[in-house]
Amino acid sequence: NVLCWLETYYGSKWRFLEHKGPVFAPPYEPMPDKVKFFYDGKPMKLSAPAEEVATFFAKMLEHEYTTKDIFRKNFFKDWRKEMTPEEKSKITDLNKCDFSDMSAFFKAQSEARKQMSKEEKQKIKEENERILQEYGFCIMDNHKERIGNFRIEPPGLFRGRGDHPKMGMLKRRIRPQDIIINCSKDSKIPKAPPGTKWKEVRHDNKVTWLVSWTENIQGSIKYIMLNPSSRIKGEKDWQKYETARRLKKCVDRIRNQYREDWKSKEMRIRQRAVALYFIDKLALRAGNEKEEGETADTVGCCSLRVEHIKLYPKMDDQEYVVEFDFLGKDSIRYYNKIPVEKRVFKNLQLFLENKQPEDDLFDRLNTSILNKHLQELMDGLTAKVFRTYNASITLQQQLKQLTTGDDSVPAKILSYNRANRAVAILCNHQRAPPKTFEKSMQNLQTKIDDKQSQLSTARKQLKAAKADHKASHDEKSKKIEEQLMKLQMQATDREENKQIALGTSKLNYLDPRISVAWCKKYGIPIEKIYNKTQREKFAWAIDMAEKDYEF
DNA sequence: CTTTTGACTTGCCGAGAGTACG
DNA sequence: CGTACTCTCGGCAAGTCAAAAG
Repeated sequence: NVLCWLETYYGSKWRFLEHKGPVFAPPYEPMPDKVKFFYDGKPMKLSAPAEEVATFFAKMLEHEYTTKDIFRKNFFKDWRKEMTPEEKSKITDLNKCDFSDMSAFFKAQSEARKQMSKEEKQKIKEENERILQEYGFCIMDNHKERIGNFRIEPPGLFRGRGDHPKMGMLKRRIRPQDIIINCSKDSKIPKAPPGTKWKEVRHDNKVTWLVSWTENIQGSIKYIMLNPSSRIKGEKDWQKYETARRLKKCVDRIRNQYREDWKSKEMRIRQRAVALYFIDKLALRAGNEKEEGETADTVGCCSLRVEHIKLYPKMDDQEYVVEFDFLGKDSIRYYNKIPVEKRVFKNLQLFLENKQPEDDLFDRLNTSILNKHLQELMDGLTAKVFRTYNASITLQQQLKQLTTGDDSVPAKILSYNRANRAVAILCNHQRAPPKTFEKSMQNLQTKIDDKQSQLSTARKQLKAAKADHKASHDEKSKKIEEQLMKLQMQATDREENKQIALGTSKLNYLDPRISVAWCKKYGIPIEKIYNKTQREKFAWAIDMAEKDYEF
């Protein structure tokens, strides 16, 4: 409609926005006097600010990273900033600090929480529900919408992922004077807590956030935004998949183009073309440059270094094999050996010439150059669209290949999960094997064994009673067979999923309409594929996709 | 042009809610 | 009815990418 078009055209995201502002972290509660901190073996009463920071460390004492040098160094430096001059002069060595009493106190506290009576737990639940009702919703353009994260992050010690140079630094407490509120001029402006003021109240309908503040570790801005079920997020999500579908229409042209570019006279074009080939074929991320020393050393495609690939002209029975080994987003290792076209291989050899291991593989390329090129190839095309496109097309193709019409429902679910798994592997979505994995596999096996003996018992009974109650016993063993089958499917699924995380691709890369269509086509209840939150997020797709939808 | 900032998506993990089980 | 396991959901870090600033 015209209004919608106008909004898009002028970049406004809403006309009316009203909300109650954020919920702050609860204030610090000082330790009871009986809980001691010891320095150099002697008890020492800390000032409230120093004590608070000490409790952050105490709460993490069990974790391995409190033993790491960088963590301890960063923590100690920031902790000292919170100390009084006296404390500062006395506490000079972290190794002489004993937090164990504090740690034990917190452990007991959390134990006590678990042991609370049903009534007490209910009371807490009700209070949370009340806060949710009050602060968890906003009005955006005539609709009541759920807010994603309406609570401000509490203070604590920063723990980045991987080898983060800033691990252990103090993440400071956010106060009202740090907060920027964004809402309509004509809405009820949220009130700052008594005696405080917001940093700023603005009325910017070119953005979707309701609240923002600047975080002190990286100096980046944090936002409070709407829940994925909201109109504004849903439309954006839908747009994303439509862009990926447009790529589907011209991907052949683009592939031919970059294959041509492998032969270009210009180095920058050949580098661009090889990088794009990796992004397309291997679903690598773009790989922005990162400031050294500010974050963990991770890379994506454009930021790959010489040390991250190895070339093998021959490997076993394959030619022109490239071995990738690097840390990607969240310091997750990407390891892959793939045979490539001879031209790609020759190009890579050329890119490596006269370089040190720590030099950039693509020295004439960055994400900005790449995305500008992509934009010229297709409106709205960027590196990440390839991930979305390849993920979704893989799911669709795998579902077609793996689903058998007359399979049972559990068998079809297994097929679905396998298709999903193919995507997760492509996108390198890994997880640490669950701590209880072996145990849980064992439990499942026990259930299978039980079921199997149940089945043989039932079959014996059937034989014995063949003459009279044939029908009912036959039905009984059939039911047990089904249950057994279901358990076996579950076991296979779980085993195959040991180190693979399906959630990320399901939530971010797979056009939900593919899954909805598949469910409709094979009569699978959508609940088997999407849980409640996911159904809320994908409501738009559940509404619109028919059984013949094609990505 | 390069660098920085801002807004938004993507990603893994752990706490605790929910559920099955003895 | 408590315990043990599973699953969901939120937390928040870490990416992408465009636009503004220098």
